[in-house]
Amino acid sequence: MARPTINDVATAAGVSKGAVSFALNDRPGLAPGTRARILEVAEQLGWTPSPRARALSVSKALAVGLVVARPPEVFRADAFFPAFISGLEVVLSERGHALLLMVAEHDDAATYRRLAKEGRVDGVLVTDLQVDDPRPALLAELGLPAVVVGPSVGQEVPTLGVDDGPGVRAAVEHLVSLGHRHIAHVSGPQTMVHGRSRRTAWAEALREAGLPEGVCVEADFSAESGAAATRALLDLAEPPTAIVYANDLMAMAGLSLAVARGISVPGDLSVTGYDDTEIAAHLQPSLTTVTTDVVAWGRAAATRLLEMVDGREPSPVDLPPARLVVRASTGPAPRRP
Amino acid sequence: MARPTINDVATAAGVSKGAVSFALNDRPGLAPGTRARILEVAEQLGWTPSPRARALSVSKALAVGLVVARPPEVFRADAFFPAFISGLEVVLSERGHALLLMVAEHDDAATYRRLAKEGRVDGVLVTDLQVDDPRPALLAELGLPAVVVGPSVGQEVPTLGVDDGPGVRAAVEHLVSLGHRHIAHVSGPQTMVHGRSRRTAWAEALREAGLPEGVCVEADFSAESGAAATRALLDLAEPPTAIVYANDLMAMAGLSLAVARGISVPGDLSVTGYDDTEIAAHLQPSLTTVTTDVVAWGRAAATRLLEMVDGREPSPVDLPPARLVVRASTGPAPRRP
DNA sequence: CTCGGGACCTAAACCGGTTTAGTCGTGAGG
DNA sequence: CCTCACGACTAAACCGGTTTAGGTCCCGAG
Repeated sequence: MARPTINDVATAAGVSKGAVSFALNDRPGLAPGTRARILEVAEQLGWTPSPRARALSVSKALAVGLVVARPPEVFRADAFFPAFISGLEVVLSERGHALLLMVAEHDDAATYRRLAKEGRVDGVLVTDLQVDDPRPALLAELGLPAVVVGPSVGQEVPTLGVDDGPGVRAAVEHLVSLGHRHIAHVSGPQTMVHGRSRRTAWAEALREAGLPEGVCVEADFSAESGAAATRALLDLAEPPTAIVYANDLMAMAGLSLAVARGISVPGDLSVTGYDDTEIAAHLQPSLTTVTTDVVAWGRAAATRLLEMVDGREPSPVDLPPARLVVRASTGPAPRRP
Repeated sequence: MARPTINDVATAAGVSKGAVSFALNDRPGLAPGTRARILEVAEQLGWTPSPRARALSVSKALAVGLVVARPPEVFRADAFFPAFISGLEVVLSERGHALLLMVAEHDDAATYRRLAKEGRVDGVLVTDLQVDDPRPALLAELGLPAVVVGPSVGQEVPTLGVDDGPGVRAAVEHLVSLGHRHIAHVSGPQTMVHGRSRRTAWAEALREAGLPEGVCVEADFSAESGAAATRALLDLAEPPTAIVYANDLMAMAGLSLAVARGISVPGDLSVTGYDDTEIAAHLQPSLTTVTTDVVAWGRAAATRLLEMVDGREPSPVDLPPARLVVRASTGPAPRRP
């Protein structure tokens, strides 16, 4: 038997389909008895409105989009998306919205344009914001509600997310308290907001601790680049005694490289990561890193986006801050000869 | 200015909207000149048909669903999905289909039911097939086209994917050629098809090599469980000289555990993984593992699903087989005292 | 000259909802 | 007693496409 339509319900309940629609969306103008009867019939027939038809008539897509603007290799390695998506889904599905996922390799402007033009989504989530990213302006121009996900530092664009500064700062302070004075940083691309904010936090924390400016090598969040950056740091005339990495993947690659060179971690070198990947706790030595509740973050982002789509007041979000998890990859600074 | 509709195009071209529809879907019955004129006007107005309206009238969703049936923690750690999704997207987007992602924690039957009932998707991709998985039957009952993604071993249900057997077998053969005779396996859950197929391949390869039955410890693909399984193996009276892990995550955890115990890898113990995670190549020692072209896999799955949705003949798929990547975590078997 | 039959195109129904305009009956107010 | 307002509901338009059932017009054959 085919899915029942609103007409079937109307006929069965002996009313017009308008009445059924009224009952469903509980709008005023129906006698309580009638409303109850309609709902009962609907229940009994197992009818739920077709999102397709509804989407057409209310001119909404009942879906939001997430454009992954990373090249597949990077997307692949990242611990962020799966957890984030889990969080999104919780909120979206209970509100009857679907999550559309798109992967845009390069020229993602076209993807956003198409999304808006085809009307497949009511709003989008923007991740991996670049410095001077053209997308917020583009989306504003397209009139597509958007929530920019990420740290909120130094952006004109309002963003939603967990600031990574405190986590990175905590890592530096932790190292300082262990006696480290040469704390280097392997950063993400400085073209990306979260690459820049982590670097800034590291630099500031050093300054606050009264230490001289540290060495920073820019990498791109990949294992490969993390290893290369570490190599550069270890080859310095005066190598650092601690390295703060902008993510776990680079930290793990760096840690392995150091070990391969016969450098003891944390005996000779301390390292910290960012993300708290599942494997981080099981490495040898286990990785000191920064953890955030990404699932909660996803929930908050979805909630906010739906509010924007419905034109409601944005409710304040309260996300637990990033937190340093101290493990075995950090230890007292070695005595310098 | 609002999006132009088919009516605007029809008026501008001086024809009926039916004609515009004919031109768009190039159906016969239009004079070549008229067709060209209509398309030109459409082009000029920047009109593309609304997927919403089209979905309603052709009774199709123009979208396919991917239900991630893993608990978030597992989803999070997996290297498979991002690459797979990238592959799907390539095919789907060029065919005008969207990818709907849903996360189902436990009773995913409800999710599939809802998906089918609401008509939000024309078909679904089923991953992480369990042994005696109820989903294929459920989907058949719901009449929802589905492509089951995974190794095709011993299943009545037709599946699409790269067999993991050859990769695992290659790993065992590689170890055998290095002189290993005690090759253990840390498997995935035996309730899952790919947990079982990898284990079977391992066992068969041992038999083919004329070796006695090996020890297998069942784990669940998580780092935690991989470490625990490794601990159990190392505590045996006669520990193995090599361990074949069912995925990289467990292999990495196991490798780290061994190193922490002062066991040399690959001196005393060789280990292999499966997945070729990005970090695998950068560990110390780097991990010998099995790699598959997951992106191609995604493309093939999407292609097949769209064929099913359109009721066309399934075209044969030809995926590159899984391939062993030999790195530094495997070496000659140690001489037994 | 008439009739049959394509070729080409239009009008209208349809998909399944939402929403607006309007109808009907009833009770209160004048 | 008549009107008016209001509550409860229905009919119909509408969202933007696709598709089917005609309706012209022109041509060639009988």
